[in-house]
This record gives sequence, structure tokens and C-alpha cells, in this order.
Amino acid sequence: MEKTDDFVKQITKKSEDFSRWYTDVIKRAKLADYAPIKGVMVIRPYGYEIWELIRDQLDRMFKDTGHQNAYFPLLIPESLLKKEAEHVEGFAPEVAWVTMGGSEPLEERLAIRPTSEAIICSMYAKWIKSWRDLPLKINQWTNIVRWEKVTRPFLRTTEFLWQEGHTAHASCKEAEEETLSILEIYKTFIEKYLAIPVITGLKSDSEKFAGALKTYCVETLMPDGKSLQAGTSHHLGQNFSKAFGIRFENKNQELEYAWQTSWGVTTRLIGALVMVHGDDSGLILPPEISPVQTVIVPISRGDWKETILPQAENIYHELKQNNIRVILDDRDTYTPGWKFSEWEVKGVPVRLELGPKDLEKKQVVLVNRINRDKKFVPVENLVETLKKLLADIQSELLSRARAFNASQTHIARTESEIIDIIETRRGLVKTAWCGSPQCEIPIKEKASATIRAILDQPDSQFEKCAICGKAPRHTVIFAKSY
RNA sequence: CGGGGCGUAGCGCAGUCUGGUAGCGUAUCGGUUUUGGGAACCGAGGGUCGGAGGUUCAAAUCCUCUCGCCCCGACCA
Repeated sequence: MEKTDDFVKQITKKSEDFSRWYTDVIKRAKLADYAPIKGVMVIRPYGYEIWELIRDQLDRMFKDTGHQNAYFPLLIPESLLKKEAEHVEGFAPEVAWVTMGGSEPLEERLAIRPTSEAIICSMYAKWIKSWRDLPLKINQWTNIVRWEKVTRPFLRTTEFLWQEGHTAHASCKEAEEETLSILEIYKTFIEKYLAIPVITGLKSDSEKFAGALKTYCVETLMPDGKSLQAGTSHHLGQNFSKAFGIRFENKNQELEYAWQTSWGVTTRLIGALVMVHGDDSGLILPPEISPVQTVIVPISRGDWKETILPQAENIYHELKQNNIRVILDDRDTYTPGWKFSEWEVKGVPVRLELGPKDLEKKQVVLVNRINRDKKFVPVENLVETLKKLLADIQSELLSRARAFNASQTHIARTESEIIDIIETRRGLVKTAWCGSPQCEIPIKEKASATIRAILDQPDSQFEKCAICGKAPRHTVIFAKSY
């Protein structure tokens, strides 16, 4: 056990220093590198490939549910940003401004988008005039700048990539349905593809999006016991339509303000992948989202280029034809052992080894990244065997993470229990809440934990609010967060 | 924005206390032998010691100022 952990060098142990481990893995796996600007990172090709896979899959899901992509400008005039009062107040501290055009000061300064509600709503006001124009469901894949004080690669950077969906509807009910259906897409995607279990729920008023009526969220638990908000879906009500004048004439010939939603997930998802699945040897990527699902390492000895390589190439083509993302590492400049370590750092779920002994026995060696289990399998039916192994790894990662979540979810019935659990064990604390903002304050002040989600289904085991003792209205999850 | 840590070869670091020829590991380049868990040996290249100013015969080292990065908090996806 101890010995195997040392195959990969130069990564701090996950159990020793979690933060350091996290940044070590990102650097060693070449996901990202620090850029010469404070809080800004370069997403390197390997990291970007993961983002592309996330993007492609979500994009299909959005399009299948009637959304279209568009592109709105990076720069937002200050006057537009100021139209929705709560919105500007929420974002003001982290907006970056353009004040000069060449050497001339601008008459009105321009915000670099911290989110695009303002610019998009200003356009929606032009485009929406009739109930026939609704619903309008547009998404964009883009970059965002928020001047954050503390940054960490993927989890919080000054500039990041995301998708933001912005929809307008004819009724409150329809907007609510849209908000919830997107929440469901996020949940499905994160669990099925990223193999990360999620908790969905509503944000309390103190945590909701600036300008929203309601914010639903997807929360995920990280190995250090902190909760990471992995996605949000906001029901904006008529707050923005009133501020921006998005009105339509309904079927009864009355003017009405549109009901809106907005929702997004970011490159932060990559950070979650790293933390949830990785180990002391580096990344472990779920097959569904891994840029390389299988790496073929030919054992290079003697006349391997004449004997082993041709067979490795045959296998490569067969797997590729069967839609397995595979690469053949035929570099003769590195030894097999070096390659093993390298691909482990990069989290490739299955390694396929092919050497002289295997050639003789008409077999290959399949190595599972999770536990380094070796299986000698016949070349015949390889595609089937491999697909099964990939599926097993995918489900093993999810069930492993689920088991961890279950073990880190604690029940608390009083304020002191909540604080005690947060301080000694961290993790998620399930408790009851009366709904008053006053009752969130002591937990935040004493344990710096907040309500991460108000659960859809109240748990009947709770008889009173943990803080004030009044009748509970909600079952909630308290946790420290990223 | 508070607390702590760190800037020396691509990367990881020693050297700083006590000033005196800028080093180690790894990576890189060339050569030979190797290759089933990061190969071995021989040789080579690579530095304005984060920046500016000062003290000194002499500064990576001492003093002053400054910039940047990381970690932990408070705030945010």
C-alpha cells in the first residue's frame, strides 16, 4: 500500500495538506498554470479538453430543451448595470472597469461583465413585444471577470469561463418550471458525468443572487468537509423586466412584464472534479468526462517497434472506431514506468499495457486507475471488456463519493450541536430552521457556516428550529463553503 | 482587508543568522548501454539571487522602500 503511493513523486499527500495537494495536482497534471496577473490562470490544453467535454455535453442538454446560443458583449455601460438596484449593489465591489479608450478618457465607464443580466435584459426589452415572442431561451458560453480578493485555480479566479442562460417567459409558473428544469439538468449532469453527488435546494435570502426572486443551487461536498456551490439557477421574477422595461402584450391585450430566469455553471466544476476524485498520485477522472479514457502503453523493449507496436496500433484503431477516447503512447523517449506515472497523474481511468508476454498469450493488461488492479484479458472481445471496466469505474467513483457524503452528513437539533459539529468534524449539518434571517446569524458568527441549501422535502424528524426553538418551516443544510 | 509564509537556473530547494569565486536535486542538450512502475554512466549548457535605493574595499546575505505569489481567516461562483 505504502509503496504504491510513491509511484508518483512531487505531489503533496492529500491527507497531509489538502490545499497544497490541490494546487500540486493542477500543476503536475498540466490542467492550468498561473498567469502573470494576480488571480488569473491559464487553462492549459489538458484542462481545456475537460472543459470542452463539460461544455459539449451541457450544450446538448440545453439545446435538447429548446435553448439557443448567442453572444453578448464583454463591455457593459455603467448606466445599464445600475438599472437594477439590488443587482448593482451585489456586484459593485468586484467589477473591473474600462475607463480609457486609447489615450482618451471615456464619457461613461464600461464594466467588464461580472455577469450579463444587464446587457441581455437591455436587448430583450427590444426583442420582446408580444406573447408570441415568448418564451425566449438564450444561453452563452463566455468569460467573466470578478475582482476577487482571494483566488484559487478553478475554484475562484479573477477571470473564469462559464455558461449563462437567460430566459424570459409569459408567466411566473413557466419561469419557475424553467428554473427547476435547469436545476435538474445540472444535477443529472454533475452526477452522471462528473460522478459527484449533489444536494439541490433553495438559497436563503442572505445567500441568493443579487436581484433574484429565488436562487436554487447545486451544492457538492468536498473532501475537506466544505461545501462547493457547483451551479445556480435563479428565478428572477419581474425584478429585471421592470428595471429594463421588458414588456409584452398578452393574449388579453394587456401589457405585462416578462418573467425571467438566469442560470450558470463555471470552470469551477473542474476544481470539484480534482478534489472529489483525486488521490496522492494525482487526478482520477470519471471516464465520461476524461479527455483520455484509455491510454495504450506498449512495453518498449528489443524490437518492439516491429513486434508490439503494430498490434498496439491495431488495438488503438479498434478502440477508436468504437468511440473510446484512446491514445497510443508510442514515444520511444520515455520508459514504460515513466509513462505509467505520467498518465496516473493525469487521471486516465484505464491503462492498457501490451508487452511481449501478452502478445504471446493473445492478451492485454488493463489497469484500473482507482486501485491499480491489473487484469489480464483476452484481445478477443476487448472493446466489450473495456467498456464494462470504464462503466464500472464511473459508477465506483460516484458510489464512493456518495458513501463519503453520507458519512459526513450529520444531524443537529440545537445551535450548540451545529457549531460543535462544524468545528470538530466539518461536513454537512442537517437541521431545522424557522425561516428567520435572525437565526442564520449566530451560526455564521460563531462557526462561519451558512445555510447552503433549503431542502425541497422537510424532514419530519425535526420538531423545532435549532436556533430559536420556534416551529420549523424548513429542513436545511449548514456547512462551511468555498 | 487582517494574520502567516515565500521570491536564488525550467521546476523543487540550500546558502542569508556570522558579508568574501552562486550551489544541490531534478529537468534540458550530446554520447553509450538500457526499457513489464518515473533507467545507469560520462560530458555539456543554463543565473543581471523579484525590483529600486542605501551601508561597505566587497551584498543573495545587512538597512530602507517597493512589487508579486501562496496559505489561513472575513467577503464572493
